[in-house]
Amino acid sequence: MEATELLKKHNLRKTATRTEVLKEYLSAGKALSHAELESKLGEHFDRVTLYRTLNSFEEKGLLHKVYDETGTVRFSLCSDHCDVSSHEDDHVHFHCTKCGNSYCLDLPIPEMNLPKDLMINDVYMVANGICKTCQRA
Amino acid sequence: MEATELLKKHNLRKTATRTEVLKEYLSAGKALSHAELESKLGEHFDRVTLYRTLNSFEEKGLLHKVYDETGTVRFSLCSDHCDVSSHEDDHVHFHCTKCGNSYCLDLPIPEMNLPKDLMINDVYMVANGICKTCQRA
DNA sequence: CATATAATGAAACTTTGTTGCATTTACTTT
DNA sequence: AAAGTAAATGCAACAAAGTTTCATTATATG
Repeated sequence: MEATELLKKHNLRKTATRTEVLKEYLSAGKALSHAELESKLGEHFDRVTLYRTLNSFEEKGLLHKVYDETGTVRFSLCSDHCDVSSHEDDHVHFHCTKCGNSYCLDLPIPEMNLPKDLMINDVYMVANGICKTCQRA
Repeated sequence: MEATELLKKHNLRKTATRTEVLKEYLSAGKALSHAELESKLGEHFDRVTLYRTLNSFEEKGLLHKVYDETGTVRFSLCSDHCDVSSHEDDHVHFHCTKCGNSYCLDLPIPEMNLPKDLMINDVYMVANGICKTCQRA
């Protein structure tokens, strides 16, 4: 789906920043952090606006958080059926400890028997290792 | 095991900061972040020393990282058999999205078929939800 | 096209984490 | 037990990451 269409679908006003940011995610094929976005988009966009853009994208179900042991929070495109009321980003993530990149894997999170006294909303899972590219290098 | 004993076992010099920090972890029963430690220990210990303490504890296999969607990195006590050469912290974690606390669960990480072209070192898993205490409140 | 509402940009600030260096402390060896 | 060495500490300065406030500008809707 295209940027403009995606924004409308999620009830977000179309602005220059949002369109550009969304395009980055649509073409990236991996999770992007605030810092990465900032360096990709150069000086054209305000730091603070970028933070706010990411937050509203997450809130509205366009992006979901991808995090790892470094404490860096990245974001990645959600699947079509995510929206404000339900994020269903129930797939495994991969984090390369060499290049630091993170990707969504097309792999569902396995079932488990979690303690009954905990109210579970969602489960997050990352496999840490070395990606294809870094294995060659 | 006691603080002094644990330090010796992991080839760490016994210092006031390390002993105190270890005691906190031994009694906490949950993961603690740098900020939490700082407020628990008051002004007695240097911020930087605390960072360095946590890092060396992790490196030596005394603590392992516990992280969540907020980007806060916490640490939690490792089991007995962890050391410099092998961390085997292969259990599921729980993160309460209300109070922000994180705990280790006594639950192994389920097996999966990960893509063969990725070199996997370890898998991290967090269940997000509301803890027992916060459910009552 | 006027208007209400939302998004932006800029400045200031807070929090979090790191680096370099001089001083102090812990452990080893004698 | 004293000396020597290697490691840990404390401090200052810095760097990075994230937040808040508020005035200005832009978007979408009637």
